[in-house]
Parts: sequence; C-alpha cells; structure tokens
Amino acid sequence: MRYILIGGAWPYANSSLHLGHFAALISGDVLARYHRQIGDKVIYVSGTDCHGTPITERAKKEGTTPKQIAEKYHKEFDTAFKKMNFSYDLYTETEDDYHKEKVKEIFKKIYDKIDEDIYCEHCQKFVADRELKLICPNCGEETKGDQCDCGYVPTKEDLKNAVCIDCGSKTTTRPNKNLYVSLSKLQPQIEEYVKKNEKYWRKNSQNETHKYLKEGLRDRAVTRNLDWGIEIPVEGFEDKRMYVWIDAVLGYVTAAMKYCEENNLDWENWWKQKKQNENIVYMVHGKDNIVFHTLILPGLLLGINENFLLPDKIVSTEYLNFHDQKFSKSKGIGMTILEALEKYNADTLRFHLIKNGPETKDANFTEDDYIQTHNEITNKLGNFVNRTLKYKGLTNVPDGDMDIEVKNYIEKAYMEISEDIEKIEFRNASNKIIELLDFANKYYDEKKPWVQFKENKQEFDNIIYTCCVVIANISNVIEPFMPETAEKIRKYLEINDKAWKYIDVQKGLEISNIEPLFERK
RNA sequence: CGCGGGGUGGAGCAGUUGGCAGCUCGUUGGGCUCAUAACCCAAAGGUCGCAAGUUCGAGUCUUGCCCCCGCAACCA
Repeated sequence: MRYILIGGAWPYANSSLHLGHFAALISGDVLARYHRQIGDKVIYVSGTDCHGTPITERAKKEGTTPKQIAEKYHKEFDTAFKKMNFSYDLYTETEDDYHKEKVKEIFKKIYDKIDEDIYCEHCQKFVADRELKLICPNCGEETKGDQCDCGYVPTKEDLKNAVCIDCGSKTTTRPNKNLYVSLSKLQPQIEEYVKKNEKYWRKNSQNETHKYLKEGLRDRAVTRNLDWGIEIPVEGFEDKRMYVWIDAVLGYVTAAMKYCEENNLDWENWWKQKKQNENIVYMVHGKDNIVFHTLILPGLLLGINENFLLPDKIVSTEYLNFHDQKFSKSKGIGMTILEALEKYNADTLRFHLIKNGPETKDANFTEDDYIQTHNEITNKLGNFVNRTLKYKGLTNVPDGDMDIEVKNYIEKAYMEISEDIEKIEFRNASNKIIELLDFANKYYDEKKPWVQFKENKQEFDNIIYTCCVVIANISNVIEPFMPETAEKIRKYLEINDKAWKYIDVQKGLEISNIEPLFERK
C-alpha cells in the first residue's frame, strides 16, 4: 500500500476545455483509478485556475467581473470532467476561500524581499536583466544582462554598470516594489532534485527542464499590479496580488489539505516523507506546463523548508492537433469536450485519446480516426460480450470449468498492463487491452462453441464459462480507461469490487437484460 | 549555424539495452454462422528520408546533407 498524490493541471478559466486538454489530463484519471484498484491510498486533485491578467482584461471587454467569468468556466469545467468520468477526489478552484487562506500562509514562508531594483530614468521604468547591456567581465564582449554567449551570468554587482538596452542611458536603482521567490538561491537543491528524479520523466520534461537550468534560474517576482487574485499577506503590498502561477501550483497542496480535513485524514501522509510510507507524487499536464511543475513548484516546496515531497513522476504530454491544425479559439478550430460528448461515447473517446494521444510526440485528432477506434472497441469488446452473454438461448452462466491457459493469459495481462501504467506508458497499456480482446475472440473462434453445443454440452459449458470469466476480468483491466463500460459489465455479472487481479464468475448466475455495450458508428 | 518535434508497407503509428522489420485500419482471397454485416485464417504490400562511417551485424550508434511541422496572441 502506497500513498499516491496525483495532481492534474488546473485549467485556466478563460476558455472552454477542448479535446487537447483532455488528451493531456486523461492520464491522471487512468493513474488514479489504477492505483485505487490495486489498493493504494490515492488523492487525486485539481481545480479551476481563476486569477490572472487575461481574465481581468476579458472582463473589462465584456463589461462583466472577473469573478463572473471564472465562475462560469468553473461550472463548465466541473460538468465536463464529470461527463468524462474523471474521478477527482476534489475538484476545487483558486477562488475557494480555503485555498486562498492556505496559500497566504504558505506565501509568508517563501517570499523574499529584494530591496532595490534597476531603473532607467530615461525610459521611466524598471528594467529586467535581459533589457540591460554591459561588457561581459568574463570574455570582454558586449552582452545582455541575463546571460553572455560565453555562458557567464552577470551578478547583481556587474549589472550596476550596465546600460538600458533601449535608450543606452546609465541606469540607477530604486526601492523595489515587488516580492520575489529566490529560485537562484535554490538552484543547487533543484538541480539535485531533477537529477534524482528525471529518469521517471518523459523526454520532453527532461529537455525543457535542462534548458532552464542551464540558463540559470532567475528569481521570480511573485507580486503583480492587479486587483484580481489572492491578496499579498505582507504589509505595504496591500494593493498587489499574487502571481497566478504561484497561486495555481500551490493548489496541489491546498486541495490535498482540504480533502483530508473534510475526510479526517492526515494530509502529511501524501505531501511529506513519513517514516515507513512509500509515496509517489504524480503531476499530469501538457508540455507548456512543464517548467512550472519541474522548477517552480519544487522551488516553492523547497522554499517552505518543511520537508515537503517533490513531484516524482512528471507526466507531460505533447500537443494534440485537430484535423491537422492547432486548436485555436480565435480561428474556431477544434472541438470542446462538451461538443464532442454530444456526438461521441465518453469511454471510447477516453480510450482513443490515450491510444492515439500525444504521449511522446504531437498527435492529430480526426473524426475518422476516432470512429475507427470506437468501432474497433465495439467490434472486439462489445461484440465479444454479446456473442457470449447473448448466446442463442443462454439464460445462466454455465457450470463449466475454467480453461487454465486462458487463466494464465489473463494473469499475465494484469501484470503487463500494470507495468505499462507504472512506467507511464499508457499507449502501450491500451494496446495490451486490444491484444487481450483479440485473444478472447480468437479463443472463441477456435473452440467453436456452436459446434460443441450439438456435440459436447459439457465442453460448450466450459467454453462459455471461460468466456464469462474473461469478460469479468476485462471489466477490471478496462476500469482505468473505460469506467462506464466496466461498470456495465460488473452489473451484468454481479461483480461488486473493482479488483486488479484474476476473478471468477458465479456459476449458474442468471443473465438477463444484456444490452449492447456500444453502438457502431 | 535561433529553439524544439518528426521522416518506418496505401493511411495512422510501435520498434526499450544494435541481433530474422511489427501493430491497427485499408486491400485481396478463404472460413464460420454464437454475435452488433460483427468474429477467425491466409496473402499482397517496406532499398526504415539521402549519403558516408563504426561493427560479424545498424530502423537503432557517429558524421554530413535533404524534407515536413510548431515557436505574436487565445492555447494542454
């Protein structure tokens, strides 16, 4: 038994969720369902990211309030996730009072004050490092203030001699107006963390993270001049709000706390190293979110300095295109999840987004491809259930013997699918499921129950019984991928628990009201 | 020399440590009749982008070259 924390990326409350979001997030639900099934203690959390500039700008344009926009999308997201059968233990939002309070508490532990910052009198603005130029003290060439081509990263002292890149005038310093999180100080610790864990990450996470580490981590301003967001719990900063990414990634912690508080659990079992506990922290998102989860979040957690666990497995996907084009709201390209669910089946859509999803490289969604997957499942799974349970004249599960070779095959399938899921290789896992279905249909054809029915009734009973057991076990292995279908099968065969191990079927069980699992498209 | 991803049968893809090129769909031929025109078997179809190199052996490693896709904003 392990303590598993799964964080699904927090969708931003500025536009409807489309198929691409789900292609990235579906892995989280597969993991959550799988880990619960094998008996781990799972907390699977996410929520709506409500704050930040884009929402305030939009509110202004539409003559409404940021709060109203956020709430509208929060409701819509919640509905979409439910319809896709996401099994979040808690789906909350950053506007949640509990979240805001906890984030403020954490914030007080991690911010840094940098007393002065570089200012250009001529342009009348604070200038970032990269907006400065100077002669590199290392190689003597002219360079920007963030990093020289020779690899040297100028120090604060070096930058005092720099000039503004826009106007060329000498800069001065002024009292700073922002609070920071000092990632630069934490770089050695973060590097150590990355080195230790990256073997469990996808290639894209590793590359992206290395790129930033190589450039040198920069201190990040965590306060913004906005009136929409979480207040800064520091005197003198009442007019500012928190940088939205700080607020959002801390949601993984606050949501776990809230869930535990409501359910009488100890949140530290999931977020801190307790002596005998075995833990895994998963983070699930698309590739543009990588560094927020491999650098910013670990930085914040390290900054709290209370031995928080850091994300172990980074499950980052590439992008999904829609009929060969990027999803684009402004160009009207793509399909929202709610639109998709009006035409498509939630389970086969889930399966399709995994099987043909952007796991290691960009993928393309087309309706034809989806229909192909849907029909494949319909034919191989739906039809297998039908040809067994609706065998002409069959009323009860026969009193037959289980074919031992089939049993062995099933047990092997559990093991292999487990391995794939734990290696976060979901495409492979989905292919193993297809293989199991092929195996089942082939068994049926080779055994020819329709011949045995006339020639050897006992053999017929053995075959059909074996197939019933196969169906029961299929319901277990597809539970993480196609939960609604798994549930239907459990009802047909009166199976109570979702187990992740070989199970039998009650002999003599009456079978009735079998409806096709899927309809062909 | 900007960054990143990719080039494998008609389509979409898999090929982990180098060891007989695989999967799904499609096509063609056959079988079955339990089942949702579903299921099973067989066949055809590939100089693995090009070239050189390392090696007993390269889709896989090295080097050079060619081609495709993404990189303002919304946006996983």
